[in-house]
Amino acid sequence: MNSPTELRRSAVAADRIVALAPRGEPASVEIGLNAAIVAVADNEPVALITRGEADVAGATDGLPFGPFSPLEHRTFEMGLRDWVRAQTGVELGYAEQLYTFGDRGRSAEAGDVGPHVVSIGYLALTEAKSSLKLARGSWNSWYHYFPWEDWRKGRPAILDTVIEPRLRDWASRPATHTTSMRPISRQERVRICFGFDGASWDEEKVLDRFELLYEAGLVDEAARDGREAAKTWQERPRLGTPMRFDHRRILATAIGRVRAKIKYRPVIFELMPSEFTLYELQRTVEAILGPHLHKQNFRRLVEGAGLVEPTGEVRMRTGGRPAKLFRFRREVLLERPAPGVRVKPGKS
Amino acid sequence: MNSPTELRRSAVAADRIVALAPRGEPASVEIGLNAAIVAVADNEPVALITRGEADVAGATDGLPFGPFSPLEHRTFEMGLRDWVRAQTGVELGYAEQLYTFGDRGRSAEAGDVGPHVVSIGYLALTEAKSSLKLARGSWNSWYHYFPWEDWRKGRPAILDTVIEPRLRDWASRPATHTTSMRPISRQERVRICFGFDGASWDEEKVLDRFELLYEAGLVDEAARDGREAAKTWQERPRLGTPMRFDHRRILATAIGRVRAKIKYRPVIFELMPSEFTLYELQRTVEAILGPHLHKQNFRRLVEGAGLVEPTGEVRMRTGGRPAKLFRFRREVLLERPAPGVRVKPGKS
DNA sequence: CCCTTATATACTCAGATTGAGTATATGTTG
DNA sequence: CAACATATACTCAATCTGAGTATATAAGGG
Repeated sequence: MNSPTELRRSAVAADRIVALAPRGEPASVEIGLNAAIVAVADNEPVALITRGEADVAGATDGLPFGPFSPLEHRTFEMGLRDWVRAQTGVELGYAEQLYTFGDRGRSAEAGDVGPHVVSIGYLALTEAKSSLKLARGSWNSWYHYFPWEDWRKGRPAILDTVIEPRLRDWASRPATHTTSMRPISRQERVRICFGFDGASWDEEKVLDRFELLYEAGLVDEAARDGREAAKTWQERPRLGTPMRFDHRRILATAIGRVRAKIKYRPVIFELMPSEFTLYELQRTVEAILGPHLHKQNFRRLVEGAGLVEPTGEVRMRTGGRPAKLFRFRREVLLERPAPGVRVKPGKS
Repeated sequence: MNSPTELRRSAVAADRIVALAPRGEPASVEIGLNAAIVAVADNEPVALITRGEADVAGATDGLPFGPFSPLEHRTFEMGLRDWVRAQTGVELGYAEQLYTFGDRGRSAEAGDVGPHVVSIGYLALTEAKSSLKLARGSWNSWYHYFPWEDWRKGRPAILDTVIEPRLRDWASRPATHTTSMRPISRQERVRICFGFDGASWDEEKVLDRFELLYEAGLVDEAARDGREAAKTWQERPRLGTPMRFDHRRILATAIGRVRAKIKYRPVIFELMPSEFTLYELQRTVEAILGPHLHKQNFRRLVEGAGLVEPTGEVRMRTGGRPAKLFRFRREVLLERPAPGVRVKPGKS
């Protein structure tokens, strides 16, 4: 889950750093909290997106964010909940910290002026209430920003038509600054991340894939940040909708985390209404993970793990036999160490 | 992996926060980087500990840490590597971000004066070279700080003699500030975290256990921070060696992360020399996880997963038949999506 | 040198889990 | 009421897993 940041030796002498520590002159730093608020609406995974003024590259979309003030809030999470409520009217349920981003040069305008902003990314899950009126912002499909992650209708065409040729081109060029030692070649990274040459597609590697596209200069954010690789392309296709600052990176982290987490923690139920049919549950899992699951085995798994219990009611008008309604069995948390929807891709 | 922080409604009006955002007056904040540097020496899991002046509660031990200055370093990780090298002489290999801690009232002296420090915790893994001379600091067993986590000789006695009765006492008392809604009772939290009443022990819940002991006022840090619960105890046993600031919390996070990670990523090899016998590998895994593993099945697992390959050499003088030497097969990363030592506790 | 001991390594086997399919139940719709 | 669509139950073989037994090969003491 760690960001594959590049390693570059700093030119600063080690002594200098010791001299600064631990109470040296602190540079001006601001803490920003960023929330990737995820829901599933009509089998579409969505994130809460705010629209602001366009950045230098024309990106208008962003994640809800606000400053963290230690004077106002005792913890990050309390701060986050407060201003998400204030900004969007959404009351957060489940929230967990994702990653703290602080790279210079990312997310900032070219000049890199003003205080340095450190972004603490949070993932929040909430039930999609279509009735919810958002003060500001809208629910957008996350595949809008990551079209290559949408495998619900099979392998996305954009992988073969655009991404693979470009990445192979990039991988064949020598790395610019040959960092101390890169244990794995560009070729191999591309193969592993995107599942080329028969390698398997790992739906959790969302961040790795985005970082690779960024490094290769193939996403708008890379051009905005003035990355060298971006300048090598004569014309560049638009790979998904760009976002302001490094918000697309945070959203990528969030998607990867959700995809991993539902397999070993029952967080999927944060996205569901209190009562649901097993097929609705399956569709929600599929919206998150992508590929289709084997329906009968999914039932066996979910019921066998004791994750749900029938309410006794049924849902009519499903287009066929009525479906029993279920609810989440909270007691499962007290029984099993790590219950989750341990699914693997399968057939219909 | 998210910190079970308490939720408390802030008295601050939401409007106020909006007024502050996004370019309000930033409070003075410093970023501190903390490294939990882990190794295994002689089958003992150790962390690199620095010894400084005692804090108000008398704690002297801490993790290596230093400030992050965005002017000096482009990324957190680069900063971390630089000053770890400068402070301790250790060259970090594998490093990943753990969690960012920012609670007010934790880690600080009672007065809570001075700039607010946000700690970004990192986990680093390194091979234990006993020859390594440390500039400052020493390798200490991590069970020194978490004796209840040491299950290598069976269930630690301290759980039954000290922890269980105290926690049951605490759990039977009503929660002080009945926060909005706590979905799970103290009783149940204690049961789940510590595996009382037949619940299973989950070796990954290191942080949850420490947080619970902190909340119950049973660790020195809680008394130091002036937690209410700590005042209810007439005399308090010392549960593990305390650390300065919130470093024990960060170390707990690190231990939990390592224990989880070796199961799905081949990070165990970061802790091994380049050549090793399968039993040495097993002992290292056991040092991290605790319980004994079934030797024959461990071999089957590790070899079957293609994690290692024989070097052709053998190690003599093992006390019996010579053991083949193996090395890590790096290519496994290119073959399988998530290779790790997928072990579960077993017999001998 | 040979027997004992200790460890390493190979092989076996039953039970649980998993992937995938077939069969049956019970609605809706024309 | 037939055709259809979805829900749910059941089957089966392949694989994985936990746990054990058997064999190989060194060191060490007489």
